[in-house]
Amino acid sequence: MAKASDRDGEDDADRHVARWRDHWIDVDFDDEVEGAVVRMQHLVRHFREAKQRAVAQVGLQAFEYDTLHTLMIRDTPGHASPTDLATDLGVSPAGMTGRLDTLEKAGYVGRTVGKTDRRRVEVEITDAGADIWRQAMAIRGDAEDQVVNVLSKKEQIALNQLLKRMTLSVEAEGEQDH
Amino acid sequence: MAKASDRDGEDDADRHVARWRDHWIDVDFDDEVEGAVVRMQHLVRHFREAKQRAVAQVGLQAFEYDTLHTLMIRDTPGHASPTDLATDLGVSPAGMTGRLDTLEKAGYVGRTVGKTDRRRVEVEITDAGADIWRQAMAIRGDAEDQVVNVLSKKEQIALNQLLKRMTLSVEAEGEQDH
DNA sequence: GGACGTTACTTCGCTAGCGAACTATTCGTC
DNA sequence: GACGAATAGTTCGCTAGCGAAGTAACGTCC
Repeated sequence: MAKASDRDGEDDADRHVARWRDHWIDVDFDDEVEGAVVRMQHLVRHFREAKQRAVAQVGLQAFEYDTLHTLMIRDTPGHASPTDLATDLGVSPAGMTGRLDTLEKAGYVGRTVGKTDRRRVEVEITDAGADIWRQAMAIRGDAEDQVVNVLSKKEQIALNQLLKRMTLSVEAEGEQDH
Repeated sequence: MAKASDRDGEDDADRHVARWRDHWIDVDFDDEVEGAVVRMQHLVRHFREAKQRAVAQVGLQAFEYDTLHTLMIRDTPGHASPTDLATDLGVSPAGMTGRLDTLEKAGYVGRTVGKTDRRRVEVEITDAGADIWRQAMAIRGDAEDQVVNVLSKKEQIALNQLLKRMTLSVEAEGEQDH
């Protein structure tokens, strides 16, 4: 039943780390590293599930919302090429075609061939698409606020500084091999 | 006030937040909350991709490794019921059946019906399964170390304290509605 | 100015996973 | 002890996504 509440101070990650350490005394194992990774995974999973429930309220699936969202927050809001969206979203070109098929059929985006270069496709959001995205936006993010606001503003800033050091190292690393 | 973007350059999250803020001045929007969420998402995605590459070296897919791993680090290492594994891994019962089919066919786990309750199925790891899991373990986690060890031990502890406050709130919340 | 490589997207075959219906076993109640 | 409810797992139909091959348009170099 009440797992976290009766033994207060322990979260799933603590238990995870404890179990793991028991069986792997011989291997290089770092409690803090593993704890941080597991906790971030749990939090992200929570956010993903919360968002899924939220956008479902307006009749969108997670991947539809993600696509519309990525389409809207870019430098040219509401306009993009499939390739750009695919790289931003981290899906394959083939997957992007599928997503756009769904969104186009639902009437949330339109596809037009580029005039100068006819290989290119211009994805453009429709009024209906912008509308439902706005609706989803309005109810989305509450779960995130609720969790992150457990921390004070000061702590949030500290957290972001720590996280950012790591993301910067990841991004720098990713650029080496290209 | 020291925003995350002030000192050491911008990361993707900063750019993400900046773009979003531009188009959503009218909606309740919190830079620090959004930044933290996006950064954790990026890091988790990086870990997932890194692990995928790592376990592929021993010929495992991510979901196979995850399943073996969850099977091994539990209180009764190497033994579990499909339902337990499914809840731990966050997959549906049907999905679990599929995973176990794959692992069983590969010879990494065995399935036996419970003696006292014949509805139950006892999943047990095989020698081959334990073996390949150990191999995967050995090369796994390097990417995580590499990223998290950008921070000092002290910072890692601070990070974990912050993350833990959030995971505890998530876990407490999740138990209310059950 | 035509052959050849490149670019941008789509189609195809396949896989993992979900939700819902189904099967088999056990528990509870009278 | 028998019948209905509950539980554990599997089967089935379907969807999103991947990788590889395919198609169409553009660029280039001789």
